[in-house]
This record gives sequence, C-alpha cells and structure tokens, in this order.
Amino acid sequence: MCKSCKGKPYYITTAIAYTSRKPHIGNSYEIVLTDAIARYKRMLGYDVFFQTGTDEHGQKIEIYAQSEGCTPKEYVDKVAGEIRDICDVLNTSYDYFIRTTDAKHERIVQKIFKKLYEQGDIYKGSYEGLYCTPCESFWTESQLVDGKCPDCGREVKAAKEEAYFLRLSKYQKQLEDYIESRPDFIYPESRKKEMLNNFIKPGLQDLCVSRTSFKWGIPVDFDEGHVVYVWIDALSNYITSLGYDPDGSSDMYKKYWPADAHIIGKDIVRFHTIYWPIMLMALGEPLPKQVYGHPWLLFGEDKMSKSRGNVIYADELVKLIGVDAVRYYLLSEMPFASDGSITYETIIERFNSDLANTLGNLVNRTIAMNNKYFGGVIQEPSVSEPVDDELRQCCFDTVKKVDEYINAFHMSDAVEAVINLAKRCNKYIDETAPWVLAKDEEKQSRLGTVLYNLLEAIRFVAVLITPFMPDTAKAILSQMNCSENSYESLESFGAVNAGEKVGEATPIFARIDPKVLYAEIEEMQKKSAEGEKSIEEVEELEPIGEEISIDDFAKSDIRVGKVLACEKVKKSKKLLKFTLDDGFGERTIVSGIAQYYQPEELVGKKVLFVANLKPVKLCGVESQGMILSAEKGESLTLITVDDKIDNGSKIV
RNA sequence: CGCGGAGUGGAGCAGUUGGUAGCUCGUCGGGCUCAUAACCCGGAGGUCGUAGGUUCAAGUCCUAUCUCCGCAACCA
Repeated sequence: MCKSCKGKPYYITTAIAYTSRKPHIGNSYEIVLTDAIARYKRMLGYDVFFQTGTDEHGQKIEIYAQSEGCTPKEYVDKVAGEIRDICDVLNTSYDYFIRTTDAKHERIVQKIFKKLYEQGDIYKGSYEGLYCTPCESFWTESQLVDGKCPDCGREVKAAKEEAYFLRLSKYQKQLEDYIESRPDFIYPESRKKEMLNNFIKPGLQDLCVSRTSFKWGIPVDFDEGHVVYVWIDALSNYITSLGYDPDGSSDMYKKYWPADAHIIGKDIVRFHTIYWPIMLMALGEPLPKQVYGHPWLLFGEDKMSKSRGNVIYADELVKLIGVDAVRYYLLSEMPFASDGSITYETIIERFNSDLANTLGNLVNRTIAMNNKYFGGVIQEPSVSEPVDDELRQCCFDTVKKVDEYINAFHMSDAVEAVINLAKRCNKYIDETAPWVLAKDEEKQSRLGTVLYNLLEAIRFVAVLITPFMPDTAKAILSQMNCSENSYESLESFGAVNAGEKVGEATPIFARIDPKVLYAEIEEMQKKSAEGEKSIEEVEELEPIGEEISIDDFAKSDIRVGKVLACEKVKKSKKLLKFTLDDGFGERTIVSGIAQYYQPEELVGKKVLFVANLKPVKLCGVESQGMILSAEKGESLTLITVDDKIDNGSKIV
C-alpha cells in the first residue's frame, strides 16, 4: 500500500508542557492527537520519532516552588512526573520525553545562544519596560493589573535592564517568502493569515531572549547574571534531543530533522511559525515542514479552570470510562479548526452510541453468530452476492479516506470514517439476515460467506482504528482469534483465515448508565476537592503587599463620586467610560471592567476612585483616575458606597 | 473602516470548482430478533443570519447590514 513510506523517517512533536501544574484534559488532547498520527505513520511503515516533554524554566516555577517550600528542581521533578504519568495513562507511544532541565539540552542551548551571538544574530541591548523592584520583574503595559505588578500588586516604574535580543527583522522577508510559498506550512489556514497580517507584514520587532530578573533558567555562559529566556530554551528542544550541535550534529539529527510536523496549541502558533523558523534560519538549519495549531477543548462554553470548578483530568476520566474511550472522545469530538467542547452528556452520548452500540455490539453479535451457527469455526467464503461487493468496496474506501483525513489533520473525520464502516457492517447484517439463512439447510454456505465477510470487514475496522484506540483494536482481533493486523493486509479483502475458531463473544464496551456515571463523578470530585481545595483557594488570593507608612498611603487621594453616565468605549472590549460627579464637577474615568458589568446598571452608583492619578489616554479617551474594585480569581466587583456619603468626600 | 473566521431543521456539524440541502445525536412510526432495551428502514422538522444584486439556476458569486468567535490593540 505504501511502499514509498517504508523506513522513511517521520519526526513529529507535541509542544513541551509547562511544568507549572498538573495538566487538565484539554491540555492532554495534544498528546493524544499527536500519538494517533504517530501510530498511524508507524503502521504505514514510516520510521517514526515521536517526541514530547516538559518546559521547566522560568520565574513562575521559582515562585510556585517557593510557595510549596521546595527548590525549583524538586518542583519541576514532581510536575514533570505527573505530566509524564498522564501521557502514559493515555497510552501514548512517544519515543522520547525531553525535559528542558536535561543536562544535554542545557548545554546545547548555551551553544546555540553563543553561536547566534557570535554571528551577530543576537546582540546585547537594553530592555525598557515597567519594573517591579521587589519582584525583580519587568512587565509590559498589557500585563499590568490596574497599573500595578500582576504578581504582588505594587507599583511599577519605568526602568532599563540589559538584555540580549534576537534580530528578527533581518529574516523577516525570508520568512514571509517561506510562508507564502508553502501553503502547507501553517494549519489551519486562518492562523497563517493571522501571522502574516498581524505580525510579519507590519514588521517584526527584535525579540528579547535573556533575563537577569530571575535565576531559574539556563545561564548565558559568557555573561554572568543573564539567563536564557523562554523562547530559545523551549523551542530548541525539538533539535537538542536529536543531537543537534552547532559544532557537528549527530546522525540521528541528520536523519530526522527537519520535523515533519509540530503539533501545538493555537495559542503558540506565533512562536512556532515566526520565532522558531527565524532561529533555524539563523542557525542555517532547515525549517519544519508543517505546524498545526490545534483548537482548544472547552468545558461546555467555558475555559477549563480550577477556580470555576470545571476541570476534568485525563487520568480521572480514564478511571471512569477507560483509556480508549477517552482517546476516542478527544479525537472524535475535537473539530479541526474551531474549539471543541467537553461535557459529560456528550461523553456518554458518544460512548454509548459509537463505541457500545455501533462498534462493540457489531463485534459482539458477529462473533456470537459465528459461535452459534458454526461452533466458532470460520467458514470458507463460497457463495457471494452483489451486496458483498458493496461491503468490500466500503472497506477499501475507508482505508483511503482515513489516509486523506489524517494527512490533513482532520482526525475527527478519520475516526468517523472508521465508525461509518462499522455502521455499514451492521447494515450488511440486516441486508443478509444471517438468522434467516441459518434456518435453511441449503443456505449454510451463504451463511458462512456472510459471516466471513463480516469478520474480515471488522478486521479492517480493527486495523484502521489501531492508531486511535490501540487496546480496542487488540481486543477485537484477539476475540476474532486473528493476528493479521498489518496495514498491508488491507490491500486485499480476505486475510481472515477460514478454518480457525473465533473466541468467546465478550462485550468490548458496556453501555454507560448515566446515573451510575454521574454518581461516580460526584464521588471523585469530592475526593479530589478535599486534597486540593485549600491550596487552590490560597493561590487565588493576591499576596499581601509590602509594608508602607501612613505617608505613603496619604499620597493616594481616594474620593467618593457618583456615576452620572457610563458607556462602552468604542473599539475596545474591556473598557467602560465613566462620567463621575466628583464633588467639584465632572470627571471622566476609563476602567477595564466591561467584562463584568453592563454600563446601564452602574449609573447612579456611588463609587470610590483615585483622584490624583496622572491622567492617561486609553483608546483615545483620557482617563482621569481609577475606579476601585475588588478582585479575586476571575471575579471582579466594583466597590460601591452608601448613597448618603457626599460626592468628593475623601477616604482617610 | 486593524487582521481573520463563523452564522444551515431541537443540539452539534458537512456542504471542493453555483444545478434536486446532507450527516451524527435527539424525536416519532415501522421492521427484525443474531446482539449490549441493541441493530435496520422510514417520517416529521430548515424561506441555509438579514436586505438587495448577478444568473436560466445561489447555502455556494457580488454589495450592504446585523450577531458571534479568534488574533491584535487595550484593562490607571
């Protein structure tokens, strides 16, 4: 079938997961998706190298480790372990699990950094930004929360820091040409346009690739105090693992690089289609062939997050419904380009309808009939009818469709095609009505032929479904007592051996009773809530800020004002424009709370605002102060005060 | 007018180059009994966001408009 694939190298990767905390099932989708492709390519005969791993550096890790009272290394060891466990629970067949704290990775990253520096693609400059002294961190305007450090809530000030920069501008044209001449490079298409129109064409700004504000990273070996910042560190994982070395790479690197596909989340398409290619261009190495930015899995309509209490973990779901059902669910439910959504209702629906009713029941009834009518012995096909050809043709068509879909990253369509073949088999049973044939002595040969065709068609299903549900494929074949599971065997119809005996008919997927499942879910949530809630609650609260004197406080002039009018700022999503009566007259303040409030409902309320803040322009509107609100986690409430308090009253 | 995507029977989605509007789930009715209350067949249900236009013919092309989403910008 695929003689040209034999032994051809195929390198596929997931992004490396950040070791900040245990990943939820949405995060785990990527590894299952990639695994399905890797398994499929392997089945075709490719020499596949499938890599995943963890991204373990950065300031966040330092902070998390501190809050847990351990070293960063201890912390990432723990989380990397959890991540790897989940990959294993999901039965993924990665060939290598890289960690960015691996000594080999760190050494090569240093060499890469140095090489780029020496050839002038990285230069030393200064990083200007807003600096929070206690946190030793730079922030961009957009990262600030209410104009303050997002970590500690304290004031930031403009500052400069020495840093190294990667010259992106130099390769801009080259990258643009590459992307435009390669329609297959970025999937889906809309992401490609986003990258070209939003980033590349307007002009790339050089990228800051070092930090001095934290220690938990790979040191720049020729400049003490500098640490390699995330991009060069993390992205390099794809080649350091293979044995890339600026002074001469390994044979393995030469064999597998460039990667055939990087499978990543849609949020990091930019890094993989702009920064990473430019790094490679600078190193003089070839670029990856394809990057697929897959969509996200949402819980119903919402993003999954612990604070919303809607997190589903892959390992917990596996305990409930089994690993292959989880894999099937993820692969079949996720669209190619738009976000998917997970709900327990759809989990049950897909499981019962596709796996239990269509697939499981098909295998069960077919094997049961073979046992019942022929004592399990598979008959030699001898009497065929036109309907047999249809079934056979459907088998071949499905093989072709699956290939096309997988190559285009349309996994749900590929999975569906196989289930449709199972449906065709069920229909074939009805068309041929074996139980009628069984009653007629003269129809025994026909009956044997029908059952043979069914078994063979089911074998097609089993082989084709192997990349998605490896255990299930094995279970089906072993129940048929058949060992032929090669992809080549799908070139012709008839690999099942007549004369052999099938095994016992045992259901592969028992239907889920929603009531039972919901009860189990509840119990599981109770258990995990007990262990983790306390940590989570605390994590959400902002740490108490640095001690200040009464004079510091007195610098802020907080007043009471009444909302006279409130409207959305045009062209902005988050901004509301307030007109306040501040006691002296009218005052305009812009506040980023449009997510939380309808403008109308705020009119007439008395609020607190900082009156002596330096005015700024936001989306063209001048804001003369800041309205106070209380925030916890993802909720925000405007602070309102008693109507009796006069406008302009000062808070002391 | 920052860039891009999407609006199709109750829900979730297909509909390449314009030519009878499909699929899955649900629902209703029928069939069958080998099987996991399963399987097979059929019905109901859509003026394909709205308004114009091109055409013998438009979900499919053009124009305008509304809504939603992603990215960017922005969150004193």
